[in-house]
Amino acid sequence: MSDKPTTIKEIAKILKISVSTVSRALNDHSSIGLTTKMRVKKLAMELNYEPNQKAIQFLQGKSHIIGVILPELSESFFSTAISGIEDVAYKRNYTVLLAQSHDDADREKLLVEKMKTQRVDGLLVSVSKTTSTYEHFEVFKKLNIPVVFFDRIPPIKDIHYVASNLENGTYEAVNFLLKKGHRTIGMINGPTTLVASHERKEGYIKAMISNRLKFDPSLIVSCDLSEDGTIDVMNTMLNHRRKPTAIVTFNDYVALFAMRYTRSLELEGIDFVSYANLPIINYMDYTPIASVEQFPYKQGKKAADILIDLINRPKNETGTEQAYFNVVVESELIVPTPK
Amino acid sequence: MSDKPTTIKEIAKILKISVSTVSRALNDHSSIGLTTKMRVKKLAMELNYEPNQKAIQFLQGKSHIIGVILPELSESFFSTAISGIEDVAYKRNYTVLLAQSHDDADREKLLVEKMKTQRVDGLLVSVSKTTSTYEHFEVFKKLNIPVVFFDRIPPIKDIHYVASNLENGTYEAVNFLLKKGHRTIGMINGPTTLVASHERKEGYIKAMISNRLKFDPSLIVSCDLSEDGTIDVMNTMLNHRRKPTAIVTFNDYVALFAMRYTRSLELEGIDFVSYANLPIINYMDYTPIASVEQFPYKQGKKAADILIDLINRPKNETGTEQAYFNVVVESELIVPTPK
DNA sequence: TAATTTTGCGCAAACGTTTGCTCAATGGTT
DNA sequence: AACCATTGAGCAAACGTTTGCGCAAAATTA
Repeated sequence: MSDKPTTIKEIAKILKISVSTVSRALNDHSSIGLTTKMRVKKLAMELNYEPNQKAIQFLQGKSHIIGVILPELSESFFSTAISGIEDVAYKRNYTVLLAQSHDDADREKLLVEKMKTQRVDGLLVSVSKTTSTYEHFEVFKKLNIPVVFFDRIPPIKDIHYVASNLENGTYEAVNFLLKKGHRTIGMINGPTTLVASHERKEGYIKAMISNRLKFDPSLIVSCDLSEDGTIDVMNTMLNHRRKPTAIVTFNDYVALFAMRYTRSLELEGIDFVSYANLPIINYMDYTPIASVEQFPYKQGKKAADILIDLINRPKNETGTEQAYFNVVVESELIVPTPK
Repeated sequence: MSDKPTTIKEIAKILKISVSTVSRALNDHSSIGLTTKMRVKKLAMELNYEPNQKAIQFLQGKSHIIGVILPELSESFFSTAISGIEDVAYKRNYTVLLAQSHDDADREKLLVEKMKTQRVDGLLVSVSKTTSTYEHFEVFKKLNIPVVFFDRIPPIKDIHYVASNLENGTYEAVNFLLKKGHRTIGMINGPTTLVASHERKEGYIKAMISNRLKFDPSLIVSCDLSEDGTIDVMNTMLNHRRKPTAIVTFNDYVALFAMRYTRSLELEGIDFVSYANLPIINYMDYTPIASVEQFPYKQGKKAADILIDLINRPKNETGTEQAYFNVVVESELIVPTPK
């Protein structure tokens, strides 16, 4: 039927009124009479009129699109986070342009370029593991396009970000194990370069101290998070003069490796606590007895909200100091209630 | 520094030439002299000129954005598929507007609306489980925006789609079990309403027949795919007069439930074959001995390629019959090589 | 040298919508 | 009767870019 979509012009012509009147009528402008409004709206309906967004975007310089760059959707943290982002975007009438860096810094850089040429209204980024320079984000500042980082945030100043703090959750985790009677608690931590490793360690220490226990640094070992690496550090743990009766692992994968290994040695009775990464964990035979939750959905939501706020904030008066949003989502220990 | 982005006009003014010359120079049009081209490009560089995509999109009526609506990113099938989609889009200079229906038909309908108002150049859809009407996709036909369905395709005529055929893979799976010496092979199938269930059954039957074995329909049971449902049908299986020595399950979750149940009964020696859904399966203690792979990445890739081809096909001459792409990606049995 | 082709560039329209300004007609107030 | 405020609607510019057409100057041919 209709080859080309209806335009405002056609409506104007049919009704023998001007385009501006039609435009105002459709937008419920106060200076248009009720009868005219009705006539316009009725015809618009009949002709299946849809405003040409491309024209509007062009005119107003807004796309109502936010770009999202993250490492890997197959990591459940991110696929959950994107749901939070998407839901907020949806509610606030934005749409989500998605791209994965696959933890490749070069690809990330290209994606940032693409987002720029698409002229997204704002950008949400969780940086790739291999990213070490951050100049490619500078352009956005010049273009006055806000960028909000989440979860994996770059170690630089003057950025907006939302991230989780694992100290709290880890504190609760260790505390929980202590309350359960454990006195020798091991921790399989990640590479010391990661902020996340540091936070875990701090939480651990804090818990020990607040329980008036001595902190034994040799009970915290770092690990490359591979299966072989996990087995190595498990051996270290198990041969420790104080063999741990409970272990906090860096993530669910490590927990799985470690638990499998202890079972293969027919060791029983070591309690594991991990960090929530894998949804599948609920379906498994052997699982950690508790998990530190990082609330990816909430993080995504928060980050998107901040970004859209930034997009819509009143034009920053020149001279005024820019304020940066730095939001920390606290982690929390979740102990499954046995059914 | 630069408050507003540089435009082609400014370049023209500075160089005292017309905007059309600048435009053509930047696009390497043949009718512009080399020296002029160089001058323009040099200045464009210096001024950090970026073409205003919104203007171009508006002018050409193309957004170079494809919409993708799928049920759940946290299902690994989809998060893998989107990678395929994204990679193709990336290569062919499109970007991906993403939205999840969360298997809610109403939400899906709204998302389709949104994609329409955003005027995507094309739409890729895997329909939600609860979707039962399909009129909301009709609008796109009128707007001449191509729609390609993938994996979960609606049971209607005259659509483009990419889907996998599980018959082949199932045939191979059953054949594999027969070659291993099994003679009584059970199948935990899904609801009979699903096309996928039908394909599995056909593959099963085909394998039996081609091995000159009698097909016993009572060895195929359908299941609601929940854990309780799985246990129910497992009981049926195990009490069958011919107790199966191998079982083909509808998906990895069902396989996990079933395997856990047999272990709880301290039954040994039943071989399981499943369909590849869960990446985590590789990390587990007890896994199916083989898997039917559905190649989500490939499916996503193919679907995106078809969509973009459709977007760029020459205008369909009126009167010419429309051709529909119906692509089937064959499934395949993967037997892990033990290390 | 005159006629013709090629080369290089400018003019202006077009895309669909919004919006500041203008202006006529109406109604109400002195 | 003269004046002012209000209401309702139109004119035209603007957003940045592409592109068909036209036209002059330069290069080629006869």
